[in-house]
Amino acid sequence: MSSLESTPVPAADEGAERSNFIRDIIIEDIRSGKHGGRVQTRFPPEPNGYLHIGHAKAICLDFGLAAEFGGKCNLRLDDTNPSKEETEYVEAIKQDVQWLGFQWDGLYYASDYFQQLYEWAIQLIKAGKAYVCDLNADEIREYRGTLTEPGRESPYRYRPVEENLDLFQRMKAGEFPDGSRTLRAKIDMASPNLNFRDPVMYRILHMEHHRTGDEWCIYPMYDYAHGQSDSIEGVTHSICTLEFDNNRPLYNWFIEQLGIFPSQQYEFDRLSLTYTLLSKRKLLRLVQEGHVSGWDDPRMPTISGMRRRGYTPEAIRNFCANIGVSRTNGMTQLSYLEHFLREDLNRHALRVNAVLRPLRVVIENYPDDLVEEVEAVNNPEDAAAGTRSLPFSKVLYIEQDDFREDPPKQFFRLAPGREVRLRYGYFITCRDVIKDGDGRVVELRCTYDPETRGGNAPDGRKVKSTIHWVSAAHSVDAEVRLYSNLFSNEDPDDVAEGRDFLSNLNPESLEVLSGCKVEPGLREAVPGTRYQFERLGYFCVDRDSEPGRPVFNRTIGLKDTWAKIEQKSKK
RNA sequence: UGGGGAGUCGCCAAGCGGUAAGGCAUCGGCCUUUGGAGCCGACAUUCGUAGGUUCGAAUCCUACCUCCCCAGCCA
Repeated sequence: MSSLESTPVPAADEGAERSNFIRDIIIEDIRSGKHGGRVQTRFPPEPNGYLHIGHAKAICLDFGLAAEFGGKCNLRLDDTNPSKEETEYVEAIKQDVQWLGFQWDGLYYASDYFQQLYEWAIQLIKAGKAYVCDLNADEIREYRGTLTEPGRESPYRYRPVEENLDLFQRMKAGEFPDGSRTLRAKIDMASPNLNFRDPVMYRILHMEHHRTGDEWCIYPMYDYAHGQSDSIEGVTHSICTLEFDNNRPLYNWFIEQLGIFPSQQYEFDRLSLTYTLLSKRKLLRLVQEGHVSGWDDPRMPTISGMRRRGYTPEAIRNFCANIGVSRTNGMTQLSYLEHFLREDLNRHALRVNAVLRPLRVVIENYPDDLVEEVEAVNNPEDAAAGTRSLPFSKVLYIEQDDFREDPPKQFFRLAPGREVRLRYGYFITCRDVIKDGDGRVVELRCTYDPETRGGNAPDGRKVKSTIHWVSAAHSVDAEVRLYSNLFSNEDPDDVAEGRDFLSNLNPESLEVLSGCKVEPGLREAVPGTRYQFERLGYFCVDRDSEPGRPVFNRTIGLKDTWAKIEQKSKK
């Protein structure tokens, strides 16, 4: 399983699609012959940051619905604000969408439409529907009124058309400084919907744009650009998140005034996940202030971070297909995402042996120089994955956690005098415990039963536990990075008065282990490959690996019944 | 407070006038050469609250309560 592959999205007819209200609307529109039965959507990210799991939900919806109904879905970068947008983000967005398994029909930019948008603005000015306003930002806010009081009309609201035309052209020509004027739609300063109180259509920004360079110094606002961009492309179902509900009337207003193709907007609830922050602004802060190593830090909820962590596109897609699409503001539990991760990894990840915290075991009655090969199953969930052989010898490493000198009730693993099975190896019995000067257990002296090769006793006796191991002489040293939630609070934004989300950062979200011992086949592990370390969890080879010295990221642990029992007994 | 959205099990979510799907989590049991996986079982007399209409209401009506969004020249 390489992380570089882009797995294909299953065909739409594979099983019953889970329905949702937007899908129902589309089915009804097709039935009634709206737009000739044509379905077109679009995924319109602003290239001002990396895509995250919340975007994945939108991507699955936008591309998924188009695919299911034989329609098109464009990727459109909503680049109307040069102060925040960069090419780096554009490239990352494209890569992430494809990695998730989707391919856009058209690749467009809102900036492709700047000229058309400009001409339409002139049309609206001529129709008396837009005017150049000289109020500054503070004044515009004052004139807008409040939630309960109507606004006041700008003193420039009734400028003659000719003067508006002249001023707007000069705005475009660069005659005025940033912030000195705006072009506004002339709608209704008393509207209960604040978006209708003469919204700004264009602002002056003398700034280099990542695609248009210095061609423009006036840039359209979201409300003026988005609906028309949809319309130009022929988008039939423009799907966005709930907070744009208030913008829909304005979206429709521009389209109606211009008399262009009537794209329609539908809103769904944005994803919220426990222990996770999904605000690009805040994620940017984590990156810029160095709380994480970058946008693809494996603790980040970004697509690139999850990819590096070891998530699969299938797991993310399955999650998105199952969380549902509604209009309720909920909080999905992280454990639900993790369920789909484990489900996919369990089916596909190859099993290997790795010891994170090694404890030396010497098998006293095993020949000094003998090395046997034992056969191990690569994936019990998939017979086609085959088997491999593992070297077995006198000196091994086992997990420190798999031995207790004074075993508590229900602890079935190794303890003095107790016999356990080494997976695919032999039964061993602990005969002696060797400690260092500080009383720490540093080595176990054991004996093995030669009759139990492969893991079964001919006399039929049973052991309560099977543990994993690695042959000391053949093992490879590795670094393993253990991750846990980036935030210790279920809601990272739930903070004490005067504090911000950074105060909820989990100081133990990253633990780096070195001197881990992995089986020999992992010596040249390929970055991006995902494995299950038996009895421990799923791990993904990090790009920091070097030949002979692999680095693994723990994607997620296996469900741990013993840990649960231990937790309970502590309470 | 004006406007807009939303309230069904701990979480997500079906349901759209005929008597509460499913998944996650949780708890039991079986099975097991991963305390993994798998399998079996338990888990809302009740749908924000209070009234009303109806033979019958989560679904219709009324009022109230709670939460989210909007006062960027961000998207």
